[in-house]
Amino acid sequence: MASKASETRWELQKDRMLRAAARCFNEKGYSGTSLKDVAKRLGLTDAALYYYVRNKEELVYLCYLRAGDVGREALDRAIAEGTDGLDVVRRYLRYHLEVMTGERGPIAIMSEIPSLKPAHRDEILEISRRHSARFEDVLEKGIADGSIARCDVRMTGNAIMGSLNWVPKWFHGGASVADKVVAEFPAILSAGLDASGR
Amino acid sequence: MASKASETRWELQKDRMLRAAARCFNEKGYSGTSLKDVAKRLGLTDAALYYYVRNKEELVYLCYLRAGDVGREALDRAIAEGTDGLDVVRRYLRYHLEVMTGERGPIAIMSEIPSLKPAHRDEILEISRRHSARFEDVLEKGIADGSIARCDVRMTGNAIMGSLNWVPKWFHGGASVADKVVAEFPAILSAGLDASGR
DNA sequence: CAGTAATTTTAATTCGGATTAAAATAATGC
DNA sequence: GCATTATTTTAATCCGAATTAAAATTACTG
Repeated sequence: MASKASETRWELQKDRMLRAAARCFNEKGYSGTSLKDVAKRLGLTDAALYYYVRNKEELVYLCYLRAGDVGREALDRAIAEGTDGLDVVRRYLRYHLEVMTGERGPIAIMSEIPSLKPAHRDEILEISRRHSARFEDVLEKGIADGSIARCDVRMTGNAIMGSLNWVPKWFHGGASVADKVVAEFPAILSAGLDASGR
Repeated sequence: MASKASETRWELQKDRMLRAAARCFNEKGYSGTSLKDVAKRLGLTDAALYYYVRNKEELVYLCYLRAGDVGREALDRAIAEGTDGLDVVRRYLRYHLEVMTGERGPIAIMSEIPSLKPAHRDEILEISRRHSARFEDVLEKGIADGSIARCDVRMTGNAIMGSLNWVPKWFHGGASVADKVVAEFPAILSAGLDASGR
């Protein structure tokens, strides 16, 4: 491997690029964003992106990989810190939303998984499935420990994840809105789960 | 206007086309579906689609218009039939999901609004905003009539709509799954709203 | 059945954005 | 400052999917 110093600059630029790409894809749609659009946002020329990525497909793939990482990390942290199932759910939502609406954002909406090349598509789908499975697991545990009311965990998971996945569709920056999202969403999405008061 | 008979055949075919397009867009992604893909599903040739639509942009536009109609009709019916705010919400969710997962489906996910031409984009956005506003109105009314617990209606609306909008992303047919979605989702998404038991 | 309109196909053409290659510039180590 | 490597640009090229035009087929109508 090359020296860490040389990797650093490259990795930093690449990361900027992925964030720029995610923002473009979310705001202008996939087909509506050309590599030139992404490059322009970085003060670069479209051809320069090829120094960081093989092609546009790989750019999308990396955006989705990044989105996957963010979700997994949020869930990891929530599971590590949460006291019971319901608490884990609420923490997960908060942590994930903090990243989505914060500095490290935006996170790409996974609208174009099918147009990834097979190997990439399968990998992203696998990551996505694993994440859902882990979340459903948290729901199960919550039901077992009595913090979460009995429910269909598969459908409940779908409902909550859908809501979360859609956030980048309407949230386009603004610190005050971000605060509101982080403050309100976890409660809204977990209100139906609470086993107390039933 | 032309005779209703001649319109009928054309309209029927066009409607088939829109449903085929919606399915393609949802399953293969926007950039992943060519007009040939849509045509193939209809047993036609790509060029034949131009008899029904000016270009691909218009095809997308019409899919979104259709999605808007379906949502509006579901909400209309729910408002007409519901007894109080919470009841309207539940009915709306059920009616909308019935169509999304039923015969008239699938409904296109609005992932590519930004790549519509300005006039179309503005129209779809307006429809979308109006729908959200009407839904938030229902929430307000529900809070006023005591059926819905006090909440941030904007964020609650975003949360519920997001969840709903995401359904076509993971639901790809199957009558038994459709039944389950229709049976479970309204309760899941409205569980947090219920003012009783607080 | 003849004639006309509706619908679809065949066979090009077009076009914009992705991609590539080579050259230019900027950064780094010595 | 010099040589080497890293990064970006300029200037083509490429390619596939959208689109078009004309011809062929199919469906109606009287």
